[in-house]
Amino acid sequence: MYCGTVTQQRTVPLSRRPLSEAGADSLVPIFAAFADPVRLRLFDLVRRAGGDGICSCDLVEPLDRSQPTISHHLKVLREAGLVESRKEGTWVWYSVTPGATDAVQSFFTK
Amino acid sequence: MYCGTVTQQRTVPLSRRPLSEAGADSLVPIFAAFADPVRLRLFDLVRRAGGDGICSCDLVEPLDRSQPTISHHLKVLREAGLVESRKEGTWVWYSVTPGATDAVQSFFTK
DNA sequence: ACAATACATTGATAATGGTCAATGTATTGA
DNA sequence: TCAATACATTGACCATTATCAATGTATTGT
Repeated sequence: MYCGTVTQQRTVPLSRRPLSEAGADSLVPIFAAFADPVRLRLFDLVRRAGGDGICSCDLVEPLDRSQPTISHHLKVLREAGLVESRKEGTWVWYSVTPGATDAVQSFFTK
Repeated sequence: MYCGTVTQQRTVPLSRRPLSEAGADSLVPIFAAFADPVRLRLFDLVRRAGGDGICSCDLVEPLDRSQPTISHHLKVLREAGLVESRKEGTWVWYSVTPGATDAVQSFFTK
């Protein structure tokens, strides 16, 4: 299936200018957030939960880590801008930040 | 522009089963390799060089790091399967491993 | 007010990682 | 053979990080 107009370019076009130091520095926290198996699976679980999100209390058991450890990893994901948290009574609901991975994805496709 | 047949699904369909521990462990080295500004820019420089690759000697100056440091980072990228090296006389040419980032990209789109 | 629950923070420990000087190993050219 | 170049490896140092026990802070239900 073909649906665009193409003149002449590489399959994966690269942007003209090399990745700057600042550009790299902005991507590193996101890659670093994903560079841990617990956080990778945490993000996956949150992503699967969809719009309403998932309660923090349901993330401890499936990952077989202590509550403080999960709390720490969720903080890293939050500070990297990958997930958002919403407090509801005693519980905290986590959901994926919309467009959170756009920057990383465009690093691979631009 | 619209060019596919869609019945009913999310914009970005998720695979059915949660990310396993093994699945996460296989992705972590790749994310970890990108979780450093020097390696990110190294990979970008190698990627821009195209098919023939780029000589290691041309990677030290633009990144403002010592030769051993660059050598170390190239090793990390190599062991993560992101770049390949080809020796030619005194020089070593680095190029991007074909399909190197497929696994990471599908983590975001599946 | 009190006990129980959910979550965050602190402090400590062990492991990992980025960096460079020094050194080692090929390879090239004279 | 010798000097120069390109690259890798070693060893050391310092910073960061993953983990958990203990503790702190809200919130809920009784």
